[in-house]
Amino acid sequence: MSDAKKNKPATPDLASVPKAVVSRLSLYLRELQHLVFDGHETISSHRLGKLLGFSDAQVRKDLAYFGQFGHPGIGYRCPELIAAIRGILGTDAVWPVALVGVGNLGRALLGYKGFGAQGFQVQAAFDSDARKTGSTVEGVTVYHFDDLAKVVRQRGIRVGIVSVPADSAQTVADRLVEAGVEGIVNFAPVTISLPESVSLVGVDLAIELEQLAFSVVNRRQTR
Amino acid sequence: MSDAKKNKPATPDLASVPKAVVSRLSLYLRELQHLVFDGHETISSHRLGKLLGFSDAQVRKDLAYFGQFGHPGIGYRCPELIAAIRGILGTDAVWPVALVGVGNLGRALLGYKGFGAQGFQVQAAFDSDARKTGSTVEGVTVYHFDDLAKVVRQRGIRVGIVSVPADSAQTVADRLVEAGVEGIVNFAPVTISLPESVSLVGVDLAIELEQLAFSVVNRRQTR
DNA sequence: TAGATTGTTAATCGATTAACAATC
DNA sequence: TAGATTGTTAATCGATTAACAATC
Repeated sequence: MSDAKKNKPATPDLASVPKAVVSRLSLYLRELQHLVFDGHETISSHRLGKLLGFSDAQVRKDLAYFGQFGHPGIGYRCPELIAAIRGILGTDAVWPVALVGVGNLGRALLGYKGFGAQGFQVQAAFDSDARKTGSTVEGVTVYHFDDLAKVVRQRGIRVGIVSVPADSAQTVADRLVEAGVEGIVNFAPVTISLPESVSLVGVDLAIELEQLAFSVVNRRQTR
Repeated sequence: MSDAKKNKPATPDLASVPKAVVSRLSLYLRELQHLVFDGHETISSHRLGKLLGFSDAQVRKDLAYFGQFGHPGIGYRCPELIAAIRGILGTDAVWPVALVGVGNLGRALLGYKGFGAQGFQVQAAFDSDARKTGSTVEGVTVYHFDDLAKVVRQRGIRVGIVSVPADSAQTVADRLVEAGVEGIVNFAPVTISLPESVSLVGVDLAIELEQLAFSVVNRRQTR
């Protein structure tokens, strides 16, 4: 037996954690940050779950995938749990990010304060329109798309945001992968395919509204 | 036995369809629209699944929750299936939408073409900053937040988009509910609570990046 | 007809819930 | 101590996959 106890593995297999658990982890983190802001020092699984609409058992089970963070009789200490979740998500260090496509949505994303607050720093923007390149948007330099690989490598950028129209999203994604990024958030309303080795998160704003429409029409709760 | 055969209920209980199935429905729809654009008339569950990274069995099972849309030996006729899915999602008619919070993100959402393409029409925007009210952004009139209830009722708006800062999101949501909306898409990075009767979809842009970071660090596929 | 492909059933797999001894 | 609350196990519930007769 290689681990100290036989309970939790010293190195839990994070890749095998259910996807649903990981997505709730981000919600726990966000809630904990608000709790600290409101002056709370500890929180029980019951109260944390209640705030998010989950059961206490689910909160405890989710967190237990990653280790033992709670204190029986007390609950979870907020700052401690925040640090732990940041470590698990990998957002305890700053991630340099590239954004491709400085249109309406791209500009909004460049100005979005929430990224910085969670450890993401958009260090370079790219566009193929020469009227936009060379300028600065929200403090971020807009480079020409042709310089993508060079700048991404120079700055050690690991993830890219795609905010171009649907018909160029695949090409942009391919260039980002060539340039060496390991993950992409795609805001274009189209399916893109990437090598297995590159992670992909798709965000389709119209689909979010569609999902809402369905639950309105069928009177069901979305969460 | 009230239904014709004993197979599919004449009125399938849509509220009991798994949430995951409904979210894939939107992806099928998006893919089918691209397929039609590319000149395809029919598509098999195998090919549709392949495009999206799902198995053929899953595609067939998902669609079978809602009825029989396929043709053995042929596959699914794209335009037919598109119409069926639109009917299921409720986006076969136009949904008038209200947007609250004309900041960076709000402006981008007002200019987002994808909403219109999927049946959503932002008919009114609201802000509490008097310098913004009375103007027009992307062809949409910006009203003062105080006029929310009046305009929402006048236009029969059923869903609202919240794109205000986190600290005013709950208040804005409450006012939207008072005004009679039945569903809300919340872009503010905070949990909001609504009556059971109102549907809620939350979109947190930083959380999407966090989820990507986790899968990059743990080299796992997000979809 | 032969080949392709559906809708559906049964088997498998995975996630959530309930319960409770252990702990503070 | 008594009360609160955890981490974990076992039981339940739900979703996905595999297989195949029915259909075009």
